[in-house]
Amino acid sequence: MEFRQLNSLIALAENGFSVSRAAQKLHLVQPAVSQHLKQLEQELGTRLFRRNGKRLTGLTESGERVLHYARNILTDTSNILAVGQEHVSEEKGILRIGTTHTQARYVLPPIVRHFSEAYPAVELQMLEGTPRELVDMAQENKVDFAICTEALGEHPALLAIPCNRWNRCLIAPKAHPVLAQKRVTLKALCRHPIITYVAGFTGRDHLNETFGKEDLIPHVVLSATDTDVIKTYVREGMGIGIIADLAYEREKDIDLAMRDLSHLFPWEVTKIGYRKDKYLRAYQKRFIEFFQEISARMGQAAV
Amino acid sequence: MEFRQLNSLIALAENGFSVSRAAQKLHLVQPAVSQHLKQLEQELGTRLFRRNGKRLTGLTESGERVLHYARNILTDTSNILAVGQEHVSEEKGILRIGTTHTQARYVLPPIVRHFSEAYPAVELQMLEGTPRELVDMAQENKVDFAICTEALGEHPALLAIPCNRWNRCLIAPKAHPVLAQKRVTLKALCRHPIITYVAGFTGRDHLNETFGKEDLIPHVVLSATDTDVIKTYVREGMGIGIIADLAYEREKDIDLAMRDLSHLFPWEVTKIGYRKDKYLRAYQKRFIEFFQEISARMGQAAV
DNA sequence: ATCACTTACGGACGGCGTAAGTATT
DNA sequence: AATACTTACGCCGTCCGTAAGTGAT
Repeated sequence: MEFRQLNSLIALAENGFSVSRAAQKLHLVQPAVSQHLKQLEQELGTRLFRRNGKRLTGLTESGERVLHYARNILTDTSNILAVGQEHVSEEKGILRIGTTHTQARYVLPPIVRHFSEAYPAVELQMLEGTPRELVDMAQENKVDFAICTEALGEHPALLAIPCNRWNRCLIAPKAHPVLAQKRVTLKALCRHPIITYVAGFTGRDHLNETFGKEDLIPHVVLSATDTDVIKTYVREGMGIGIIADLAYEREKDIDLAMRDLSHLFPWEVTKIGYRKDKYLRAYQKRFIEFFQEISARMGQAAV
Repeated sequence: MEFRQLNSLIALAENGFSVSRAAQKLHLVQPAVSQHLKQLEQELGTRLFRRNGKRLTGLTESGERVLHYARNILTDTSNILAVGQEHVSEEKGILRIGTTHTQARYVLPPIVRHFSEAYPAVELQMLEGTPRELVDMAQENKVDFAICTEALGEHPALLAIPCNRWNRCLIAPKAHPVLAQKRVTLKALCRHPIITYVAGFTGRDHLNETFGKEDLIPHVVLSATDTDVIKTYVREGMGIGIIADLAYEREKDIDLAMRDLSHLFPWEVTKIGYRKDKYLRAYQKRFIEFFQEISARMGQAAV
């Protein structure tokens, strides 16, 4: 058994079982990858792939198991390489962060700024995705950290470090009727068209549940993955916005009125997720600490 | 990075950092192994080894880390191979058990007999060692299971499945004065020369603690790793024996009187230990079940 | 007919073994 | 002097790329 065979297996699984595409990703020609897969099957004496004629369409149960261990092996090899990198220079390397728009736009900027000042030789790579995608990326070691509120902590191979607590707030054009009451209620929210996040993002599912428990049906006229879009349409007068409190910018959003909604909805926790068996380089550990410290300070400032 | 490089690293660490001996174990010539180690260091750009001139004497901190991940990788490769073996034939393979003399001699025989009948095509390999050694063997994947009472459950990389509960009993030649009282006390035991297990074996350490708590000092005239030796010297009249109850054989030991001591000492638990990340083949899972079922039945029979 | 994978073949790289060299005990 | 590791060298295996072949859509 050789690393290249396992790499080909993994690349295959991550590219819809197209041998050609896997080969492309691996910077190899397609027959080479075919050979790896064949060798692996021969050596194990087992069918690993579901086949449709010559095309590979998926994995057998054995194949799934092997893939699992292959991923472990891949993780450990990159752990070994990371040990090497760490010794070459503790303060040099790459940090790959996968996160959602809201985190990238409103939470991470001060953290990233501090981190970059502390570790100027670390190259930061930010990737955006849905929480579900981010979890997969962490699991497949495509990113070092997945930072989001949803979907983390479900995956048994990932560790989820809680870092940041937030809730929702209401935004509306000034003088909007919903602002008449000091303390907004769920019922009051339902009387107006609502603009908020799409399902699977930024606590939308908990938001639905909260209304559901009271047998209320919010009238969501528009949903977006992205707070900026929500704000834009709130400004257009299309409806009232329910957004993460950390996405309200006191200075820039002076044209929008804000009301806290933390008495209505459950608190959400943003977590940093990474593989349990991951070797953390010194600057990676520091990044997590930065995140916790800075977001704790920002939380206080908000209160 | 290649598997052979990691294998050489592991072999080196397991052979007192002698490159020649590692090469021998790997069925390679010594320069080949030297080259692997050199390549690994070069590729990682780090000193992995402590050196004394040309001789290697140990690992640096980086080296230790790398060794750790290399072992993980090795385990996962054997997991992958096991998946293959499983599909070739579910009922064929090897089962490597590391255990202590007492378990091998008094507990395992009926379990092994049943297992062999159920899986005649599985080759059983039994290795003996001290609990400490057995734990290392499980950790290094030299055995599939370590079966013992001590030292298991301490190691973070091992899973310890409790299988069997036992306590001690007293054995003595018939008509020995210690037998006068029906219910033996710790004090009474101290009035006679005692023969029991050596430290680190078969609950000897808990036995010491129990006496210690009462500020009693047992007069141990002879200690052995092995119940048969203890019985032999008890028969010789050298003293009274304190042995595991499961090692008393009602039929064969009719010349020895037996008294239960479970009111004096804590219960001990025999466990099966294996690496947490180990892939268990079907017959390996069955072996654990056999162990639990059969020893539960034997426990009842004893009561 | 096109696309995707398999089979066939040759060149180049590299691993391992042999043998000679150097440091350690 | 003997042991243990390093360096040097050559053969052989094999890995990958090119190119032709085969089966699906």
